[in-house]
Amino acid sequence: MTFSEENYLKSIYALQKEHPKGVSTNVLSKYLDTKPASATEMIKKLDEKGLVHYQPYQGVVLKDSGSVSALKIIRKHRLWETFLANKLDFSWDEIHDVAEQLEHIKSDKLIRELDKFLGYPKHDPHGDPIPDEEGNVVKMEKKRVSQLNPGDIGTCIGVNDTSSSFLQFLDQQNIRLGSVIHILSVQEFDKSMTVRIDDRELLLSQIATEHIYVRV
Amino acid sequence: MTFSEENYLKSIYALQKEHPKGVSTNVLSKYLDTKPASATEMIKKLDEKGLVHYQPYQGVVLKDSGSVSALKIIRKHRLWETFLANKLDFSWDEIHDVAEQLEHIKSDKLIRELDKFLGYPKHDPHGDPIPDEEGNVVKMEKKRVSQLNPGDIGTCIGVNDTSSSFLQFLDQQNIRLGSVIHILSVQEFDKSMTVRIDDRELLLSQIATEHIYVRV
DNA sequence: ATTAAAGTTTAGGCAAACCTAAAAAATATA
DNA sequence: TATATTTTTTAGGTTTGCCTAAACTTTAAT
Repeated sequence: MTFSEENYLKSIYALQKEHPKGVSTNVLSKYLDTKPASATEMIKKLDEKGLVHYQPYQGVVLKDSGSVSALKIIRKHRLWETFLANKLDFSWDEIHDVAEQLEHIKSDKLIRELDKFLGYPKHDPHGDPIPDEEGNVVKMEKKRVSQLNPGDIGTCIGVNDTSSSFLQFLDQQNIRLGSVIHILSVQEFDKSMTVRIDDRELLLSQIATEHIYVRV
Repeated sequence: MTFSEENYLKSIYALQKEHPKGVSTNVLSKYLDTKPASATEMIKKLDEKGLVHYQPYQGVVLKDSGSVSALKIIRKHRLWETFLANKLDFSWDEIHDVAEQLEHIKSDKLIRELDKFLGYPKHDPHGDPIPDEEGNVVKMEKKRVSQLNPGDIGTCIGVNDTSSSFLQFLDQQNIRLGSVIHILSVQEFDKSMTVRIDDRELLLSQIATEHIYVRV
C-alpha cells in the first residue's frame, strides 16, 4: 500500500464519523488539501482493491477491510505520538507532523516492539485510544469539560486546541494529563465553570472548557 | 529532497571509497538494484542541483554539498539502527531494512532528540561511526580479523557484510560488538582461523575473518 | 590499427499521484 | 417545473522515477 492510499484511508476513517452515509470527494479533498478530481481517482482505485465502497456521486464508505487498514495506520500514528511525547522531549503541538511521517514505516515487528517499549499504552498524548493489533478500539467515554455538570469529576485525557498559547495556559494553571477535575459550579450567563484541580479552585472560560477532554 | 535522491547520494557516498575517481552508472545501478539508464537520469538531476560532479561516461563524484547531505542521511540511518538495537529488541540482521525507511523521516528536532535519548552514541551497532550534526565522522583504527596473526587480540567493532545470513551466523556464534577475539592459529591451506571468544574456541573461515572488523 | 566487447547515454514508454478545464449529474431556487 | 448553482466526474496534461531498446563511447583484443 502506498503512502497516498494510506492517507486517503485514514482520512476517510476520520471523516466518516461526521459523514456516516458517505464521504464526498469534495470533503475528502478539502481535508487532504488536494483537488476533488484527485480524490475521485484514488477512491476508484481503493474500490477496485476492495477497501471501500464507492458509488459515483454518492461518496465513499469504508468496507471492513478498509477499516482494519485505517486502524492499523492510526495505531502506528498514535504509538509514535506517544513515543515522541513520552520518550523524546516533544511537546503536544510538535508531535503530529512527525507522526504523520512515521506512521507509514512498514514493519510489523517495529510496531510490536515500540508498543512493548512504551509499556502498552492505551491512549496517546491527546487522549485518543490506541487500537490493538487487530484494530479493536477501546471506546472511551470522552467528554469536554463543558459537557459536565456540577458535582461531576473527570480526569484530563487530552485537548482539542494545540495552539501554543492554549498549551501555555494549561501549563501555567498546572492542568496536565491525569489531572482530576471536579466541577463545582457553572455560571449561567457566560457558561464559565468553577472547578477544583489539585486542591486549587479556578475559573475556566467556556472556550477553555470546550477544549479540554476528560474521561468520566 | 526526495527519497530517491537521498538513496542515490547515500549510495554514491558508500561506493566512492572503492571508486575514488568516479562511480559509474553501472556500479551505482547494480548497488541500488535499478538500471544504468535510471542512474544516468538521477545523476543528471543531482548534478543540476549542484550536489555531484558528473561528466558523461566518466562516472559521478560527490561535491562537498553532496557529501554533507549524504552524511546527514547516514547519521540518521545509524542513529535509528542504534535505537532499534539498544532500545527495542532488534537483532543485528533486522535493523538495516527498517532503518532504511526511518532514515528518510524529515525532522531536525527528531534527530537531535533521538541522539540525546540514546546518550549521544559514537558508533552504531555494526561499529560504524555516527557522523555529528555538521557531518564530521570519527576515523577509527579498524582491521579485519584476517589481517591479524596468532597471538593477536582484537575487540569486535563491526562487520563488512550486512546480509542476514551472515548476521545470523554471528548471532548463533555469540559474536557481538565488544566481543574480544584471541587469534590462536591460522590454517595455511585455506586461511581459516582458530580463535577464542568468551572462553569458547571456534573456527572462522577466511570469508568470515574478512568480514569482521576489530579494534586492536 | 581495426574490430569486438563492454559500458553509457538517449529516446520513447509506463505507472502513480497530482493538476486544470470541460462535461455531466445532483441539488437548490425561482 | 424549469432553470441556475453546486458538486462530481471525465478527459487530457505534468512530474518523478522507473523501464526497454537502440545509438553511441570507451576499452579490450586481435
